[in-house]
Amino acid sequence: MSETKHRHFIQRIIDEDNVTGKFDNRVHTRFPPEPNGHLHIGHAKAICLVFGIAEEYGGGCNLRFDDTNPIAEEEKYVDAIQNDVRWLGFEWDNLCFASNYFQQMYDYAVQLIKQGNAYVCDLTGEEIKKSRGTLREPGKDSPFRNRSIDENMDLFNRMKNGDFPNGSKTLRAKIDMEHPNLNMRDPVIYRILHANHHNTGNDWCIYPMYDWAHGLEDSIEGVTHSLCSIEFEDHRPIYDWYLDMLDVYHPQQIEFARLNLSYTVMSKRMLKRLVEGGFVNGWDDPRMPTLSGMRRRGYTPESIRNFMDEVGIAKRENVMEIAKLEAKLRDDLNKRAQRRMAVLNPLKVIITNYPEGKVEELDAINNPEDESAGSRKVPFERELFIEQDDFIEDPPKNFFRLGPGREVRLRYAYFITCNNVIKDEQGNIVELHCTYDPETKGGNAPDGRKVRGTIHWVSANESIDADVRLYDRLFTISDPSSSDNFEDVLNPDSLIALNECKLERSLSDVGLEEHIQFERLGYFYKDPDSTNGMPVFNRTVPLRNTWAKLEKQQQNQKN
RNA sequence: UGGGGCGUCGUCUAAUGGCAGGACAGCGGAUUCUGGUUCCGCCGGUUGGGGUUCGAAUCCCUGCGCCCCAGCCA
Repeated sequence: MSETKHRHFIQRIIDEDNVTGKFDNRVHTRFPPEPNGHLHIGHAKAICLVFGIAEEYGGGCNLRFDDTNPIAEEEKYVDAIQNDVRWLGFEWDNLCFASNYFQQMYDYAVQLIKQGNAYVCDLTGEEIKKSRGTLREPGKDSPFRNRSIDENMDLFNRMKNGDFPNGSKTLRAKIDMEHPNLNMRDPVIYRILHANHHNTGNDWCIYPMYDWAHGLEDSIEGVTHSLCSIEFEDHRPIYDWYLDMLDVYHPQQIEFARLNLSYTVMSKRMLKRLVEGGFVNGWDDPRMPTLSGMRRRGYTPESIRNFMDEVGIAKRENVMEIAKLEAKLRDDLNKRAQRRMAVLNPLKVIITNYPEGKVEELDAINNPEDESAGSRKVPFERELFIEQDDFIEDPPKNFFRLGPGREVRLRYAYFITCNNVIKDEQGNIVELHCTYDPETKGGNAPDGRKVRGTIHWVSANESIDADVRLYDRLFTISDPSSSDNFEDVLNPDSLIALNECKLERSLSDVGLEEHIQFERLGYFYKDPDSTNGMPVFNRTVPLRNTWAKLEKQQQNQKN
């Protein structure tokens, strides 16, 4: 179909490098998360990109933990991140830790000092900030800028040995305090942090800053193309400066735009607030855009990867509509999910002309998209449950389902006609009395008559109970980060927990890894909160619902 | 404001001097024992102004708008 597949700007750069032989036709990328939080759908874009590039060019990709800040980082995130990357479907060539290069990084810093390109500065954080200048004013040189190499060597050595308290000294690059790029105004290379590191313990009390560490990590690992997000664009000069000064192998940093998704947040800060404020139930809450949350909700890695194939790689800001992700999800689930019947909000139906005590086993197709999935038996009897939404006493125009005197098809079963509506004292509908047409067994009328509606159902006595959790977007506005008050734009209906839902019997032994379509409702996925007695299902995503859309339109017209 | 980056349908994204195309969304229709799926059709865009050119989204000039940077975070 599609002739020449479009190549994005990063592929073009690499193609060009492979023509000129810039990296000896080698391609090696890396995914460099800091182990200080969970991976989210935004990371997935980067993961798919860097692992995808490596695969496409027959190169390699490292998973590298950028663990240069012991205060923020924890071992548990190291494990969680590996788990998430694997779940997405990628395997790294090397598992690396920035902290494994601490000695090399230190040695390089010594080299820089000896070259006269770095100095130990006694300014406090506040003083550094002041002397850095502003966007329009140049900075001022630190009074410690011209210490001798010997003095710097001695001081730096003592910094490493733990002679000084936190924050009392830094090692800084001697570049240019008047540089228009603030990152070049004598950036800090090392800071003193007497802290326990998840990997190196108490071996070090000085830790490298990102700008110093990252390029060295790339260089040490022989990375060719170091892909990162756009906000690091003004860090590229410092990335290049360090590697040039050290005269070491020099990878190329290339920046691309990160992924944003409508109706959700991606910043670690906001995600953390959601968790710590108790607005969601943990990092793997199925409403969270974290990979662990999406996994629990029932997203498939394939659907996420397919989505990433279409988001595009470019430099401009972008906000992908969540609808596109969901389209990819449905697309994947439609093909793989077996169909079952489940009634979320049950309404009792008595088939008055059906013999008491009789149970028939009817054939139901497991997946119309996959013949090999076969079929199953569903029990039919005199007492059934249907969805409350599938009956309206005074049906509006275009409503095809059940109403007084109306005939509909019970899927895979019989045509039934509603004769009687039973209400309680408050006037709530509690039961429907219907009659069935025995000639329509299986769902077809021999006389050729048609019904507009087909509804799902479960047997009252042969069904099992379950809790079902319905999820919706977490926020009411497309760009929640634009709001000052986080809580104002939280969707109060992002989770609707239903109890005593009625499931088809065959759902009693569904596995934790199985994606199921509840017919006419959506795709569902069993939650680990399930117990032996009470299964819990998460709604991954609802089916497209043109009736709901119509209904909304009709309501809007009334108003 | 100094520096860096970015502007193409509602949203993403192609076209890199030669018919502005695709996906999602929206709208309409066909098929259907899921108001699902599938299929068909429609709608809709080059940030403004000037210039170069037979021809400009693309090149030049000049506006305008948006994003990022003043952590001893990454």
